[in-house]
Amino acid sequence: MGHHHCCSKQKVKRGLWSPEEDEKLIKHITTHGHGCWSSVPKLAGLQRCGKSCRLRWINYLRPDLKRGSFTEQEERIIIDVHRILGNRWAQIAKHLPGRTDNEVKNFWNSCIKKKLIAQGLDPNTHNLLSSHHINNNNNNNASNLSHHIHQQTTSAFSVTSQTKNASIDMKTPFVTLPPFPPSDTSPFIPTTLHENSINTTFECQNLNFSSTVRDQSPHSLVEFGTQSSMGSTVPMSSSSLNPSGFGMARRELHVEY
DNA sequence: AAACAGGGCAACCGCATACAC
DNA sequence: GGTGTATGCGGTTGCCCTGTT
Repeated sequence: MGHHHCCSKQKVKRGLWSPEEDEKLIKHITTHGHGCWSSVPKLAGLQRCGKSCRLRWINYLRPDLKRGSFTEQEERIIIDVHRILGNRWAQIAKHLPGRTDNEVKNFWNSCIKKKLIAQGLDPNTHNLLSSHHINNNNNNNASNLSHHIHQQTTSAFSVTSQTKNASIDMKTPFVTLPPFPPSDTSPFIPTTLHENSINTTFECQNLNFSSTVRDQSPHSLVEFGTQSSMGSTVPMSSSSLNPSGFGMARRELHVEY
């Protein structure tokens, strides 16, 4: 296996971090800031590569991290944002102050995924699994839940093949969402829908979305955006669509305040 | 008590993108 | 515009802990 550019010239330690290493990194960053990550190991007196230091700081040592198990509300936010963005963990984590992309990803893979499957939902698409899958993965509650699931999967953001393309403006940032309603009431059930050839607007119970339609064949282009409470536009992401409706191609996130 | 299996999580790897020159 | 380096991100791996046999 190859090594990073930043650690190719030096012998670097790998594996778990010791408390001493943590202390060195914390001390260095709190006094000097991280600056250029590739120079951090040397300056901090660590035999790690810069990438490893960065990861350790972001995922574990940062003082603003909220540790401990995820709350139900956080779980709902993850599920709802994942339904829109797919496996874009960094984007999802931005809606959960104090949580990291790695944490969200691990939580998804270890817990949420299983819960969704047990509810008869495909964790990738958030659509109903085939009865075959449901039978295999769940014993009792799949049928009980099917009505609820149908409601949940009636997402305002599913873009069908007929929809040429859409850019979605979120008029309310997720971080300022009011508490989610009880789980039997999906926040994403569209209450109104206006559509013409140029714009499609979805207004949800908690979120307002508008989409702009542009032809980007062969794949539709979906741009997500949100508007901060200050009123400035915050484009969130854009991505070409795959058949599941999630963005596959990575695009840069531009944030303007 | 020991062996084994499974799950959770920290860390690593490789790729994409940004940025500087 | 081309090249090299740094950073960010998502997928994956592997270790450690806990529960089960």
